[in-house]
Amino acid sequence: MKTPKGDPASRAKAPTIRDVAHLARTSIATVSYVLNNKDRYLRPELRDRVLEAAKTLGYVKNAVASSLKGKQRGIVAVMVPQFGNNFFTRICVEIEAVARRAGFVVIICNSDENPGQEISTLERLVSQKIDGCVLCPALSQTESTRLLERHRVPTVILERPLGDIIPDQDFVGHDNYQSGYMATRHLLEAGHRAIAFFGWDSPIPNVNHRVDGYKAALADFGITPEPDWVHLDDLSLDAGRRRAQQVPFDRITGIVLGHHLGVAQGLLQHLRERRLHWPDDLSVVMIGTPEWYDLIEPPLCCIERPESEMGRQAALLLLEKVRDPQHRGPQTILPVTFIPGSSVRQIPPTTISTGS
Amino acid sequence: MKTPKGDPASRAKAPTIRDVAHLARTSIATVSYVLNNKDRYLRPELRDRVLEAAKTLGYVKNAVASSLKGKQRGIVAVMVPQFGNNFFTRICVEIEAVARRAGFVVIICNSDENPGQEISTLERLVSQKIDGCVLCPALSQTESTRLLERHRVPTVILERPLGDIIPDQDFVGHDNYQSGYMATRHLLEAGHRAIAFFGWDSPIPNVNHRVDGYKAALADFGITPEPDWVHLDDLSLDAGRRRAQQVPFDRITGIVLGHHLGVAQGLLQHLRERRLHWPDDLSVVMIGTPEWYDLIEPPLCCIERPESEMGRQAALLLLEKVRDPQHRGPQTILPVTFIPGSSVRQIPPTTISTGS
DNA sequence: TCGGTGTCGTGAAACGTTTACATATCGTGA
DNA sequence: TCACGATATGTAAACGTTTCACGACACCGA
Repeated sequence: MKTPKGDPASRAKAPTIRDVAHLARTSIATVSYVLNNKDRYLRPELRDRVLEAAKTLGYVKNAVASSLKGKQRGIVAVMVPQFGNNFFTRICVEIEAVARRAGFVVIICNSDENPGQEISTLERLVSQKIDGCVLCPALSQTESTRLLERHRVPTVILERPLGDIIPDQDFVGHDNYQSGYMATRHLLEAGHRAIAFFGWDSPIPNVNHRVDGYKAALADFGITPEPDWVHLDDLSLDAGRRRAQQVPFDRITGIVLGHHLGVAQGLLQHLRERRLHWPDDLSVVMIGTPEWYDLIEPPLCCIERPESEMGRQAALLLLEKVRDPQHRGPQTILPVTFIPGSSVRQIPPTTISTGS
Repeated sequence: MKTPKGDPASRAKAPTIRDVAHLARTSIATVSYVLNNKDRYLRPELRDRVLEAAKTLGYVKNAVASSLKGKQRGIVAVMVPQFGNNFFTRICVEIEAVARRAGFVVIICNSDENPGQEISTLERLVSQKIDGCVLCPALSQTESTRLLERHRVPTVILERPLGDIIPDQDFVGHDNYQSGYMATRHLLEAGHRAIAFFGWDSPIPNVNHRVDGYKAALADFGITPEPDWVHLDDLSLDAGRRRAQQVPFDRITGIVLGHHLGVAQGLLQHLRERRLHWPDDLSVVMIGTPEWYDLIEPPLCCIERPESEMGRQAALLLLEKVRDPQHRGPQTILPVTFIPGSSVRQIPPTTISTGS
């Protein structure tokens, strides 16, 4: 006898609106009206019969077919350049939560900082007819936004502004300048005068803004950074260690870690290997709050970025744009917070040597 | 003059296959054949014309319409119970990578350990006609799998097996028993005899397997754990601290941290507050490898779970099932690895006191 | 009795694809 | 000259929804 595979019942196709209509002895139009509960004259008895039929069949609406008819899709996407990075993960978690509450599911994509990958993935998303997209562009290229714009996908740019190129971008980010400034300022106020900066050598402007903040803070104290104070390199552990070896720890007393990934861990490893301790041998302020910032001993002074709030605002703005494509939000730049730790040594004013 | 908003060109709808056909002066059938490059007799000149037209229009296929016709969707989903948890994030990152290479985008959903939320989200996914789903069920309930099964969504169960209830589940997980055993064994071999276990008080079996491993290791050394050695509580920092206060540190010399979240951080905080140090005052082995395990000083001995490999295998198995729904994989249970640290004190054999 | 005005329900045309099927024009060997 | 395979393209029917447009009643006042 042997049916091809599995029992007949389990082989039946998923029930459609047609099946429901048939079981409820009515038309598919009626079923559709009931299921979308439009206000329409409808005998309660029929309504119940339809609902009943849908339930017994385990009917689930085919959103694919609905969206063909121009209905909302129920999907938004997020494109991040480093899915593994805590910072982005936290943002994604929040976006997912907000979107879920609004009835959407979230496609999360990773461009790996690779523009080509970003474009091809965005093409897939466009093809999937997503309702909207939160985009954190890899390496600040703008081809992606043009693609999204051309296909009228409501978009919110996250974290990496596209500058003047795209005029009216809806943007949610945080204040990179402030983070650089605040970190440096804290060291300066503790009495430090020779302060290095470790950062990512990348074309995205955010890093430069942090450096700008760093320099501005120094300028406030009448200090011009030496050329070998600013170290920009790959965002990797090795680069961090390599650079750490180049820092003149005899002159430098403080350091601003521009990122919590790679460079930071590299420096910390280097210090440990050379048996240098913070804050005694070197004072440290880090931009970013990885899980471990207050687990290591002594805990690090950090600049906390408002990841959750960024995710929340980006999601809310996107949902607003999905509802009304004409909607324009303000360019949101959220402030950062200083998290005190024990990684900065207080230098008594008297001991400050001016020059040699 | 003022057009309603935006210039007319930018208001045009996204180009469809019909537009391409028109521009190429041919039928939509031909365009479809070209774009899917089916083998069909086709004059190269026409083919080029179609491709050309598609390009000039910036045509992107509407996957929604395709999938209505029974084509593959190009979307798979992952449902995790704790999106914020590193462990799951790492798995997701890998699933995303594998799926992307195969041409899929990934919807990531978070059930927050809430079965109701899980079901309702899965219903959305079913409605979206996803091609497949990697599911890590909240609290081991099986209603979810039945839903997916009923709608014939190829599914791979991740990390939390559903036991005998679902007979032929395709499963990818890691060896929880081994992790408990290995951690405990390491302490025992270092000479410890009074070893506590901190774990999550939850209905999912994985935790119990770890406890089983813990007990089995103790039994190997002829030890029966005291009732107050095993602490199961919420997976929260507070619970960790609360429980830590109850541990008789005068008798206990080693502790197995069953999770890297919450309990672990709670305990470490507690130790720090009481100025207790590992490994001198207490030896610690932790199951899980958060970013910080080797950044804190001294670094912790850990049991590493194969997160990436789990993600990879789950994704590959799922893709296989998407290709061939009849496909059945083996129940994969991946081994864990011990990562040596400096958080376990070696107790000289002579100092072992038997009884008081 | 007639038209009007609510009520309640259905038919059928989209949406953008895929693909079975039909059609048309060749060249070629019988 | 005819039949036939090979080559090349078009027609139209789905897929599962939504929703417009159209009945068909029932009740009402005139």
